[in-house]
Amino acid sequence: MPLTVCTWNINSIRLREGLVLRLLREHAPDILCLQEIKSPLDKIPLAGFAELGWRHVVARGEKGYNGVAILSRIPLADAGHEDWCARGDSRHVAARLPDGTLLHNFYIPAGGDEPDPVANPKFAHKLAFLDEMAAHFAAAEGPQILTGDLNIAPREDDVWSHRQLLNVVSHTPVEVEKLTAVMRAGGWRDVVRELIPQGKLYSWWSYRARDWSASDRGRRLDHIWARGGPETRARAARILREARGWERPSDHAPVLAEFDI
DNA sequence: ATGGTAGTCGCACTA
Repeated sequence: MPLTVCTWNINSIRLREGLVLRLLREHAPDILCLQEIKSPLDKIPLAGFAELGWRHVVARGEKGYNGVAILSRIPLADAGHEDWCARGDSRHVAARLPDGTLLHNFYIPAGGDEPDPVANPKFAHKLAFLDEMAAHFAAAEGPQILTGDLNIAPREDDVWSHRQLLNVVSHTPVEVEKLTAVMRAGGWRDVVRELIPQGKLYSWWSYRARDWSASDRGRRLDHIWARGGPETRARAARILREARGWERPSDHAPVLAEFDI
């Protein structure tokens, strides 16, 4: 059966409930993975999503920061989460699909400004998080999909200027290397780049640009990966750049992949 | 080299 998976860093699910409803109405992904919902579980506005048909929810939330949610119109079982770096942050949640596929929704730490793990504890946290992911997924088995805001743009054509971002957190060689190690450990494939192998591709544009679209200084921070057999091969992928231009937008655009699982 | 914007909770922090 066709299965469309979407990932979107929403930057407050309460402030942008209307944008989530619009995405569900206009693009109807079977499963929507949200990050930075910035809400405790009991304050997520679920009623409107359920009314449209997205009745199944697996989520973790906290007040003010982080928070990940999986909204689905097909049944899901809560598959738990890992407490990465033992901080109690709401940065990961997993769900089991009816066919047995395991779906992960991640919000990897952004890592602060200074790309030095000694001077900047937030960057050290990001690197440690990636190391734990690599160790964890070394034991991965069976079909799995991994989505989320990974806060790393790994390829040269995932950023507006490879040269100018080499020392900017999100594109430094040490992060890219560790993200690549996570992929290798788990046997993950970058589903979006399998289908869109050529050209610049971004999913995030800073709020600080005067005109984000004209300057187009984007980065591809949001990803959809898959592991396992041919049943996990996607047949289409796209990034909804237009959503970055919606009213009071998130600084991230939704990323979609269509599977046939 | 700098500052630019956004969200949440408070009067600072994270992105």
